[in-house]
Amino acid sequence: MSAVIRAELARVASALGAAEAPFVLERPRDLGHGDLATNLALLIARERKANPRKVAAEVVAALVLPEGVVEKTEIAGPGFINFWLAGDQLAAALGAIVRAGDAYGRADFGRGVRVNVEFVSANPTGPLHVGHGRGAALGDGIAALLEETGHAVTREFYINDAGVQIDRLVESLWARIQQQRGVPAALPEGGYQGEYLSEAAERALVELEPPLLAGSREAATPALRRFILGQQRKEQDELLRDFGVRFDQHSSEQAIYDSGRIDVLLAELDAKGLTYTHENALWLRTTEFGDDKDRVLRKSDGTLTYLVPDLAYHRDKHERGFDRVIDVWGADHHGYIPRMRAALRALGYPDEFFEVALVQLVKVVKGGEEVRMSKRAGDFVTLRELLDWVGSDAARYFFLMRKGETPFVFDVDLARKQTDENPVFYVQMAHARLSGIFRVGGMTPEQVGDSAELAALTAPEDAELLKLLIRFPDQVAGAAREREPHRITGYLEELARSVHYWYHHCRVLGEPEATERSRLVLARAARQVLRNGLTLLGLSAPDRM
RNA sequence: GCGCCCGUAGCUCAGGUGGAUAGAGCAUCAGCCUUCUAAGCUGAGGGUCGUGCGUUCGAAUCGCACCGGGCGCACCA
Repeated sequence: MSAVIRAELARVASALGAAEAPFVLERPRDLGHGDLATNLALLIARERKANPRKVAAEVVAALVLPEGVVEKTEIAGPGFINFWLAGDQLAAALGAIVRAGDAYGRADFGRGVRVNVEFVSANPTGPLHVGHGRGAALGDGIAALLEETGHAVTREFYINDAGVQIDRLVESLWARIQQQRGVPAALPEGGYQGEYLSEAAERALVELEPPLLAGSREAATPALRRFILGQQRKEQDELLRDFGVRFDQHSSEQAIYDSGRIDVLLAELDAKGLTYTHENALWLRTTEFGDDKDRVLRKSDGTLTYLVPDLAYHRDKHERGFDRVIDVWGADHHGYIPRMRAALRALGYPDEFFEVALVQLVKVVKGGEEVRMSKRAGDFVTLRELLDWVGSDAARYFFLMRKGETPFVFDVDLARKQTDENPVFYVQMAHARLSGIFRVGGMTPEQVGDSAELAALTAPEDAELLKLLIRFPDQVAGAAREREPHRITGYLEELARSVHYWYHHCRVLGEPEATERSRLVLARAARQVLRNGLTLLGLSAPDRM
C-alpha cells in the first residue's frame, strides 16, 4: 500500500514540475504523525522558493488514491504530509506477519551478491580473549543480517599460522616441555608466558613420542608445530561453537605461502609496472592509489612484509568469486586500511569489493572493578571466562548492543542479573510472557490462526504494538545495509518494552470472543517477531524463564 | 606534526544517508500486587547535543576553525 502512495506522489511531483524530487515516504517516529509521512512538499517549496505549507495543500489536492487505502491525510509541521492508513490494512499486515512466520523480516535485495565475511582470525598463539568475542559476535551478526536479506554469505576465519610468532610459540612450548621433564630451559625472548602453554606441554608429553622430546629442538620442531597449532585450533573451535559461531571456511596463511600464490601476486604487480626497487627493498606504488606513502613488499633482508600474504589472500578471495569482502578488524588496525585499499585498487578491484568493520576494545567490569588479568592467559580476560560468567546469550547480546567502533564496557554483574535492568533478560522475558499466554490458554500459537479484526483490538496499546511489529523488516534491511547489528538489539528492546506495556494493559484470555481471538493473533505475531530477532542474532527465545 | 574515530541527561548509550517538541535504560523521586510470570508495570524531574562561525525553509546530523579524549602513523604482525 505504501507503494501505491509512493507512485501517486511521484505522479503528482512530476505534474507539479518536480519529477526529480528525491522525496521520502517513511514511517514517522512519532505515532501522532500518522503511519506514513512525506517531505515532498518541502522539497518542491525549496526549488520554487515558495511557502511549504501552501505547496503541501497543492499536493494533497492533486492526490488521487483508491478507496480503502488512506483513512486520513494531514498537513503538519513545516509542510509534511502525513497519511493514516485505513484500518483493515493494519489487520491485513498482522495476518501477513503470522503467515510469514520464521520468514518475517527476510528480504531479497541481496540476491545474487556473494559476500565473504572474515572475522575473529585470531593468531593461534594463545586463547581467544573478550575482544575476539566481540569480533565474533559482530562478524556473525553481520553475516546473519546479510543472509537474512538474500546475500550468499561465507563466514571465514583466517589463521595466521606463519611467521616469527609461530616460531616463538614453538620455542616457548619446547621450553615448557623441557621444564616439565626436569630439564632446565628458559623461555625465549618475547616468548609466550601464559599458563595455557604449560597445559599444552603436559598434553604434548602424553601425546608425542618421548624420544622426540628428549632429542634436539630442531628435530622436534615440525611435530611440535603441528601439535600446538592443532591444539589451538581445536580449542578455538570448541569455544566458538559454545559461543554459537560456526565458520564455513578456515584459510591458512601458511597455505598461501605453500600454494605459490605469493609469486603469482608479485608477478602480476610487476607486470603492471606497480613495483620498484629502492635500497634493496621491493616497493609497491600504493601512493598512486590513495595511500600516503608507498609500501614495502620485500624487505632488504629478503623476507616479505605482512602486506604480501594478506594481499595474496584477498586476491584469492576475489578469485573465489566474491563480489564483496567484509573484514572485521580490531580498531588498532585502522591505519592498515588505506594501504590495503590502495593495494586492492592496484589489483584493479572496485572499491566496493573491500570493506572493513572495526571493533574497539572491550573492558570487562565485575564487582565494580575492571578485570584485567586472566590466570590462564596472562594479561587479558579470555572469552571462555566470560562465557562461564554470563553465558552465551548474554555475551552475544552485550557485544551486539553497541556499535562496533565505540569502546565497550562489559558489565558482568549486569549481564548476570535476572531482572529487567538486564536488556537480554528483558527481551527474552517478553517472549516468555507471550508464550505463557498460550500455555495458560491450553493452546499453541499456531492454533490461533491468522485472522484478526482490527475493530476488536480496542486499546491504543494494541495498535502501537502492531505498528512496531510492522517496522521489523525495515529494521533488518537497514541493519544489513549499514552492517549494524546493534539496530536489531535496539529494536528488540523497544519491542519488548511495548510488549510488556501491552501485556500489562490488555488482557487476552477471558476477553470477549472477538477481542480474545484478535489479541491472541497479535500475541502470536509479537512472539514471532521477538523470536525472529533473537534467532537472527544467535540468541535463544525461551518459552519460560 | 599528519591521518582516522569520538564528545548527546548524574551514569551507559540510541539518534536510517538534513526533518516535526532530541530519546531509551540505569540511577533518583512518587505510585501500583483479587491479573495470561511483581523475574512486572505507571508517572515525574533531569539537556547551552564540547565551543564558535557557516550552508539551509530546517542542523545532534553537512562544512570550517578551535577545545578535550582515544587510536594509528614500520623494511612489525
